[in-house]
Amino acid sequence: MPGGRTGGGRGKPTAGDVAAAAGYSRTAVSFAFNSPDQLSRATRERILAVAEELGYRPSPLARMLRAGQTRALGVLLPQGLAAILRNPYYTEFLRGVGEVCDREGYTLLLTPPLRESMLEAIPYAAVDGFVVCGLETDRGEVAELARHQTPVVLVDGDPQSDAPGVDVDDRRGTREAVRHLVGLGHRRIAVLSFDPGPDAAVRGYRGPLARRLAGLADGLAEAGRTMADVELAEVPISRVDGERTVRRWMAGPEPPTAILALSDILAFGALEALRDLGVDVPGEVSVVGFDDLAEAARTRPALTTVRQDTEAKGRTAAGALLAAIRGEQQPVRRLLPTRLVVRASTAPPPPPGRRAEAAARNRGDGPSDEP
Amino acid sequence: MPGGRTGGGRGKPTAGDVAAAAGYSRTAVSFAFNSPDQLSRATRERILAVAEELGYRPSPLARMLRAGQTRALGVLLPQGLAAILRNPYYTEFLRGVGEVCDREGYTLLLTPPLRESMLEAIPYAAVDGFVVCGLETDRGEVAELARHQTPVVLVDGDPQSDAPGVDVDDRRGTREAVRHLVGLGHRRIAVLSFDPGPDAAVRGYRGPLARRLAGLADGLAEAGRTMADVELAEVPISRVDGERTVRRWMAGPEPPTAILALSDILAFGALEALRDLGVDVPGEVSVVGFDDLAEAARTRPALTTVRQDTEAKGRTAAGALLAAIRGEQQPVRRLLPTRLVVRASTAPPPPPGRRAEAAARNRGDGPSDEP
DNA sequence: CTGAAAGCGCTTACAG
DNA sequence: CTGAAAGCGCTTACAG
Repeated sequence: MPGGRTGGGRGKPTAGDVAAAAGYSRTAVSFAFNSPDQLSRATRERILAVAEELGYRPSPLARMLRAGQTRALGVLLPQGLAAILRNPYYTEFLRGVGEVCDREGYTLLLTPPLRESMLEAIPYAAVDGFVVCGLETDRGEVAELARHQTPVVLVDGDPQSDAPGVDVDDRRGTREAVRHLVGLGHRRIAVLSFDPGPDAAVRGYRGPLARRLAGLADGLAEAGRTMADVELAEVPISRVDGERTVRRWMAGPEPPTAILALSDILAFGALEALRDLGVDVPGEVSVVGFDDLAEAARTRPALTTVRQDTEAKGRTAAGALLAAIRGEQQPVRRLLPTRLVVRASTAPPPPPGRRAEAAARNRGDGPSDEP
Repeated sequence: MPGGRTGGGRGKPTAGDVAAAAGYSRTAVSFAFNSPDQLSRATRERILAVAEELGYRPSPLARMLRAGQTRALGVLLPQGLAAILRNPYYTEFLRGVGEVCDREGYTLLLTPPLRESMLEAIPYAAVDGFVVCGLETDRGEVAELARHQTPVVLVDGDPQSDAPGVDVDDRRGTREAVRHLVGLGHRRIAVLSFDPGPDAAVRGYRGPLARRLAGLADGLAEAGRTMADVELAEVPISRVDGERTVRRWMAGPEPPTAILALSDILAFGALEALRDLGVDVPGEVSVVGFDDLAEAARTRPALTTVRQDTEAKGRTAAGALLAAIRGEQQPVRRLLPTRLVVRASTAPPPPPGRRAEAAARNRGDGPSDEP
């Protein structure tokens, strides 16, 4: 490192350096910054001038250690930062958290997993508490988390956990979506589901996915059907994966008349595939999403989807965390509502004749977006 | 606060508490966590067990203070968190920063202004350095920033600053956009510009806006025209503001045949207004944006726009910051390229006859999106 | 109005 | 393999 870090010269100046240079004690330096009225004006100004000249700033770290608080809220994320910031769901969620931070004067620390583990990242985060997103692993982890004395609020977690948390009624929302489709007369429904966590095989589905799948089963049961009656694909949550899967379905022998996507992003991909294929939505195929991201109202046709107020979820979680930090203990589990928003992407299935015709036409490949 | 914080019992346990409970020194406790091979297996396991039982975790703050680093990158933002996270430009930018954080194992601290001031927020952020976004105020602030010993990289700043920074060639990009429009034959061009900072009146335009405006002037000059020949509106960067302004223009006596938006978000609003009004794009009116946000490729018609690689900007800024933190001093100013991406929203203006016709028709009001 | 001292919680040479 | 001691940089009673 160039310039070394010898005794009095290089390196960040400390309160001691300023005190020495100005001819006062470190106490005085501290007062100049924190309790101006403890000092004579002349003294304070002299100190501040010297501090300015030396480029001195009280170390935030030392201050925080002393104060016992950071005025930062942490968000423990289930994926890398780049992936999170590519996902509009998280952008909306973080916006809700951000509103609370803005109002309360907190900063926001985004903490991705360390060595694949969300929990390992904790010791590297200087925050007053964590909003923990989508921790879908063993309950043991949650319990461990709760025991460490840092306040936490769980979001999109496991329903059976006892830690304070915020979730939405995924199950009810999905059930309503299925009802809507069944009510319109659809019988060939395909479900665009998303990848469960890595250990789903061992532990079964968890969190929101488990609840959405339960809602799907509920809705089918009401119509006297089962999961065996629907085609279901599990793909990563991305536009292209939604698109690709729908293309495959539409090229198959018996394409669906309705597509239920368990995430709007997947639904956007579906819409794109159908448009490229020249399939009329909702005339030939209906599409339903989940989340009601901002874009859902702007697609053509506008997307019918299950609305959850993601921003409110973030706001609620951050609010609960702040309450916990302040010791206004209220370790509640909140369940925010969902509701089906019917827009323009759903309609009754086409009559059988027209359907066969369309299927034949759809053997070809649509053009891709860019030249 | 419930439960008080008496001597040995309540409150977060420290290494001392664990040492006492386990019957070892604090050194041993520290070794158990940081240098496992310094301890006999039995000792280490005993200590870890006690720590687990007490819910002890080494304090991140104390560790950071000791280590002299936080392994966190700060982003100093010009607006509140909620506003930032509503702006896709920042989402893309932060994604670039996030990629570097992911790769290097850093966390990301989002720091909004404190009491209206970006600089005031600095002492409350425990980070190893800052990416400073859109600091458009007095150069004095930048100089002050640079003097404090924290590494910084300026983004979207003032061109004349001497601090290390990353910017894009806004001027050239805008010039090309104007050229494109003029080349197509447009003479009635309206410019959707955005709000300058609060003190623009005193200090003149700064940063990217100044450069884009300069590029606009360049382009017009090439065609033998001046700023006086274009209609220009300054509005906040939001869809609705873009929409509203374009509606007003289209209802006027001589609506433009081309709209140049200095930000894609404004262009999206413009496109919405025109669709609602039943105005054909690009048949009747051409639209050009700036930024090339992801959505620009997905609008109908797809947006012609000046591309800047915002994600790369974030990546470059974070990379430069990291280099500065590591003392690989390279206080360079980088200028990333821009380039016009011609898509489907631009075409020659309609012949005069058709234009008058359209203008008459556009007196009415289009329907709004939601019922 | 100002200074010496303790302590926030940790880590790491250093000596045993 | 383990302990006593110093120090990261700050703030705040406490005494003058």
